[in-house]
Amino acid sequence: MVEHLSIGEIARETGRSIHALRWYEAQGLIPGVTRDGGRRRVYRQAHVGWLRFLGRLKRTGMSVGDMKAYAALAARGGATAGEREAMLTRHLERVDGEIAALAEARRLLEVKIAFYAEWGRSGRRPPDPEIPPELRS
Amino acid sequence: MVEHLSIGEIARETGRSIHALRWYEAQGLIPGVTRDGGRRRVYRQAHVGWLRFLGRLKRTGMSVGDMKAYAALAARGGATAGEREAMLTRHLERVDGEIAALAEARRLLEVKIAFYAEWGRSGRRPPDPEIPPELRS
DNA sequence: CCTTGATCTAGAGTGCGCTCTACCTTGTAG
DNA sequence: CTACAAGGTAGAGCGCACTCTAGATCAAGG
Repeated sequence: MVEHLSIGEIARETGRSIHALRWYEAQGLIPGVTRDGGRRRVYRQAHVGWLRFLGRLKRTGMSVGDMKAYAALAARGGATAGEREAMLTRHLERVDGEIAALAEARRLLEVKIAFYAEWGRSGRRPPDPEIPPELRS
Repeated sequence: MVEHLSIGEIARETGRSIHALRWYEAQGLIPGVTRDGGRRRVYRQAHVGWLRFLGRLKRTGMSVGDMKAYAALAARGGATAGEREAMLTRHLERVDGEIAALAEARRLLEVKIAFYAEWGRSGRRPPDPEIPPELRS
């Protein structure tokens, strides 16, 4: 197990570009990156897990600013565990709201698709309150 | 029922800014907007429904480019109904993928929250493969 | 030495989806 | 006639999250 990784290695392992990793670090998202004799970045194996976690936060729509706040708390150690839990809990609620909104929009999309299906089936345009008359042939 | 609306009125009814409406139109998202004697935009009541529909497409992550393509099909009339149905069906599949990805990320978020809850309950940090050692106090 | 490949820093550029500014025209009321 | 609100156009600017460029440096191999 290679404990120390170069930026190129961790880029490959986490699917990020080298540029993105440097940018993340500049934004304060990656605490604990050290340097070798030649001022090159040295990552630890644990950073792979951290970056995957950041990826999850990102996929759930967390902003870079919020991730930075979370990283700053994490860098301050165990004393901030409660705050981090609260942050994630608030974020989870936002995610639940997003999922609900997406599900609702999805439902309405299905209604529209059903409208087109009925049109194709019957050969006659069913009533639809959404398409302006000038968009109908 | 007021059939004709000014840009200010439709902005109020649809929750868009006047600027955004003009920009949408410039992007080709709002076919069928006419002008009055003074070159002012005239919207029809049906445009309210159309804008709400665009809002749903947007909330599900559809790009302006795809909305433009959809609007162009709609403007060509009933002959394109099949293509529109296909577009929406493909988009619905993308939305399902998004919802699934969000649900999965949400699940992992819950695992992390449970980790913090256990930490708080036991007073001892449970094992966690994601936080780099230098982020632990 | 010299070259090669990886990395470094600072900063410019990109794509998306608006948002805002500047300045001009139009319709209505006093 | 004047004032004023609403609307018009063209185009610059913005926030986000990267992405890329330019030019310097460094370690290892021939």
